[in-house]
Amino acid sequence: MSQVQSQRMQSMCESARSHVDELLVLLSKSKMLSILYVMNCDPAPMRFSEIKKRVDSSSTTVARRLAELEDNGLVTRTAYATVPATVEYALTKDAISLQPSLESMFECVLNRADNFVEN
Amino acid sequence: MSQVQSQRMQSMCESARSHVDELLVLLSKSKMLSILYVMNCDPAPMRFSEIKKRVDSSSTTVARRLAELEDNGLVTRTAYATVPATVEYALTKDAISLQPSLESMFECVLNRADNFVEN
DNA sequence: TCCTTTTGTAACAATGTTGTAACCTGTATC
DNA sequence: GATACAGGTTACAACATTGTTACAAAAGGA
Repeated sequence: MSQVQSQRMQSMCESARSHVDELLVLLSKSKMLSILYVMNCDPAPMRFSEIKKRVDSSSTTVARRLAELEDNGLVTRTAYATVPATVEYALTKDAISLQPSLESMFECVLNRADNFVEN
Repeated sequence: MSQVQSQRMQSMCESARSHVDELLVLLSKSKMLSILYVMNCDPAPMRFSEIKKRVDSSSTTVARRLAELEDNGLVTRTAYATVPATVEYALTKDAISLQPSLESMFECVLNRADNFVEN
């Protein structure tokens, strides 16, 4: 974190600080990083069942997380009138701006995992 | 996430995958990202009370998070025999390797906060 | 002697979160 | 008519997490 950003944080008004906190709380919810991870891996819109399968969680939790992401403008939800229903989720521009950092973070995590395997 | 990494993930053995999951669960705990954030902002070792003040949480939670970070090799704890006690926490090499991604993530978060302020 | 400080820990009640099971829509197929 | 599918929602019991309070240790100062 640069000096400039540190100052930016310190001089930030209450309102903005609370938005930062809100987003950190959002990202800290269970399976949230995993969902962003799997959606990052594949740039195409992803269906509910596919996300659920990849993050290995219950419908309830996945639905809750996706709704929260939508509420916060990080994913869009598109429903198609097929039979049976088809719903696609895609990352928004905002979420895509998080992509490099998440990618880099996941890379670190994977490297750590590699080390664990070696030992 | 590149093709290469995606394949790395898919071919990863159970053991490594569970380590990835563990670390994601660790990073998702409350105040965890905030703690890493404040420790990132200041490269010098930081005292318990300073971390507690900056992340604005209870002693119990901060102590729990720091212990978890230490257990996972992301921070070191150094106690000095002063009166009253002085304890310093510092990020390990592993945590520092996460630094660029966290920095980038926090930057995105701050930018989003800026936008909220403008609107 | 008592109070202060830092850095915690232990117990516990309150609160928050999770998964499970049941149910729903709308249409197509058996 | 029954059943299947995708994509959920609801209620609820079980479980996890949180903050609060009380406490501790060690030594110096009032």
